[in-house]
Amino acid sequence: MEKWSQQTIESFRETLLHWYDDEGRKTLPWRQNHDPYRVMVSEIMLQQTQVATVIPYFERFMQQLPTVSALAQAPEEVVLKLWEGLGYYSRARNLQKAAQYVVREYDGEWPTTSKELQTLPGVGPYTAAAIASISFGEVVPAVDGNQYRVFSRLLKIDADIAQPKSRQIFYDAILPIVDPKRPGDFNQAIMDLGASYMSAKNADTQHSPVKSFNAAYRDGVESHYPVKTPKPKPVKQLFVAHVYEKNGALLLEQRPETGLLANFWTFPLTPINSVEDIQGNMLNIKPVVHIFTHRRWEIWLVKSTSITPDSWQKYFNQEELAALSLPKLQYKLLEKLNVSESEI
DNA sequence: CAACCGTGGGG
DNA sequence: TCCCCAAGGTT
Repeated sequence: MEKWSQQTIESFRETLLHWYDDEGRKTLPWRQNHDPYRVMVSEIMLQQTQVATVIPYFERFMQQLPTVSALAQAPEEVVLKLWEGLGYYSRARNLQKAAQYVVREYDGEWPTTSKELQTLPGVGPYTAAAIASISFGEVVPAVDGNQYRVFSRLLKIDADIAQPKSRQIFYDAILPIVDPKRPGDFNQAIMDLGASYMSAKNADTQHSPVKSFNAAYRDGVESHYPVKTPKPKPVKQLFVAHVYEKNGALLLEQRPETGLLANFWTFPLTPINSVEDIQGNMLNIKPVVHIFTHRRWEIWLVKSTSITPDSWQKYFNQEELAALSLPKLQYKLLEKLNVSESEI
């Protein structure tokens, strides 16, 4: 691992922030001001989610729920409808809990340190550091995927970024480099660098503003960084989705309050061992395939005769269905159902 | 700590 | 088609 002198550190800060002032992404909607509420909403949305995906969600969200107290008071269905399609839905539920916590425990007066911010639900070490540095000027690195990638290359850090214990190694290496006068801008500049000249794919190191600080590039081993052990492939699972229709209404089932797609409504899903189990009753020639981070679901639609709903099941007419927040998976199933019915 | 938790995009 | 990636957190 490279060790920078104080002079190199100061030179790096100057180069980085000069580039950021010149070419940073100033027009991102969450950069209009440093309101901690705006910053928190954007940071939570941006967890494991691309900037281009987040922008329209962020704008809609801030328009509907412009303040922390508005979010705290909103019905959860409203929050989930605004989050619909973004995924990792515990983020939305935790975000609202965090807003309620700020309003109740801090009387709407935000905690200003990363240590305090980390006590908010859904706010971990990265998000707390991002809010604290951007909104309150705390000198901490916001160690995310960008900082892993950028500094593993600049400093030739060999720690495996897939391992939790590596976070501390990066934190310790980056902390002395963070600009004490502009910590928020420093963190955001690394993000912009990580999204452009030092991105995961199509990196353009030759033209990077910090090329001269890049030890991995200097040594011709840039492709080696960051070191990351691959994740296992998603496990394949087969299901039948039962379509019960009564007077134009469809039967949905609410999923358990923990686990995948917790509390969301879907067609009743039954695991099967093979397609043979449904004896050619499926509505389509191909299943709906839906891939989660660790699961690959292949779902066969089967038309069934209507039943009396259990306590966790309910018939929804067209209007009621539209008002619900549904996971993408359920929309795929509904779409496939429409296609099969139009073929009849 | 390892496993879990969504979805979309690009090579 | 398949694989990896994307401003991580919780249990």
